[in-house]
Amino acid sequence: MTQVRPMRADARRNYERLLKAAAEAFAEHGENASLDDIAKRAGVGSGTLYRHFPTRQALLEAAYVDRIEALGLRADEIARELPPGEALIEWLYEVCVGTIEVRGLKTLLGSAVTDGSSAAVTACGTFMKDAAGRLVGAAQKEGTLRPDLEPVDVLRLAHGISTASELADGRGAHIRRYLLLLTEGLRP
Amino acid sequence: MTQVRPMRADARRNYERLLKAAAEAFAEHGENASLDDIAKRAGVGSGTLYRHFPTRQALLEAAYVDRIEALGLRADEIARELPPGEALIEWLYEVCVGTIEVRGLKTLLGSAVTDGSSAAVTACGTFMKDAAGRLVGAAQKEGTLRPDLEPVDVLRLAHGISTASELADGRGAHIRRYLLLLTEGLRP
DNA sequence: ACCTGAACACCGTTCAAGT
DNA sequence: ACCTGAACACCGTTCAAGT
Repeated sequence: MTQVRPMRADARRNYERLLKAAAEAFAEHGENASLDDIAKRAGVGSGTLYRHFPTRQALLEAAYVDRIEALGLRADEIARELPPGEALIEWLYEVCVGTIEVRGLKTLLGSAVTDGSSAAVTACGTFMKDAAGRLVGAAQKEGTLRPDLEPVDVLRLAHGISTASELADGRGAHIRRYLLLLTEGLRP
Repeated sequence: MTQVRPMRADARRNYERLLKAAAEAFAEHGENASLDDIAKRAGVGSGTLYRHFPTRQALLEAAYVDRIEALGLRADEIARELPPGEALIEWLYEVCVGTIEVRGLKTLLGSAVTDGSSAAVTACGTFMKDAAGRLVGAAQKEGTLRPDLEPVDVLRLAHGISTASELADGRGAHIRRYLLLLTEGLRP
């Protein structure tokens, strides 16, 4: 994850400026914010952006890797506060809220749990699958979760719930409702 | 739905050429196919495309309105073949398959069930909600579906299942599995 | 009434020249 | 080693001129 060789001082400075500018731009204009605009905000040439982040995905991941890590930590925090089954649901709720609130985070998480996703997002994909795996394992041990569920399935379904909730107003109440429907099933 | 005043012969010809070219281009390059390319394929000026279809959404809807209608008809066909609860699931499966196979159809159906969607897609939104409503109503009457479910909820959840399945390989087996998890719930 | 296509604005990407 | 920004290609959208 960390650099093999330390960056030159000006390179490191530009890298950080780009990250800050990218986070701002993504927040303002969504995940399709103009890369040229991001370079301008950061006060660097467009070529410099490409040097540091060869693809938009790479920039997206770098801009949100800390949010991913925060979500991973939340999994264990929640696990200490609630019984396994409830903990998983609560964590999925927070994942959904996060991916809806922070534009771009959803795309990143989506490609992270995509079958055959690129190596660039494998790192945060593994991180999320591990976090989900701990909650899934505990709930299955407790007997409140289907034993045939893989962590990646749960993450994909949460992504789907986010999408469905966004079609409604995307607010917490709808996320809770659709998550409940998923956990309890559509039968009466 | 139909034109108030008949189009001039050349206008009608261009309209149909544009629709054919759009369907081809969307099939080849996805929902973001170049509008300029579509105009070129159709052998018309780009201004003509904008005259007939002021927005990309409008073109998308026009190109796939027949597919939407086919899905609506399938709802009633399936209702004659299967008991209500199974019919709904089978129909949702076909909706998911269709939205994954035909790129652009998913976007269209998504915006059709979006809260506060534009008037342009209200027509096919109403059509789909009516079709879903008939299956939902029958299943609720039968007692195999939660009584608090609205047709639009079911359509949004199906959209979410499509998204989740696409993150896997997007093939039928995954759609069936994720639909089953939704209907039966995540509990053992 | 409708069509054409040039013109404009904007964006992504590359790369020669510079430090 | 890294940065700059001009240059190129491409796309969406508008609109004056044409039929």
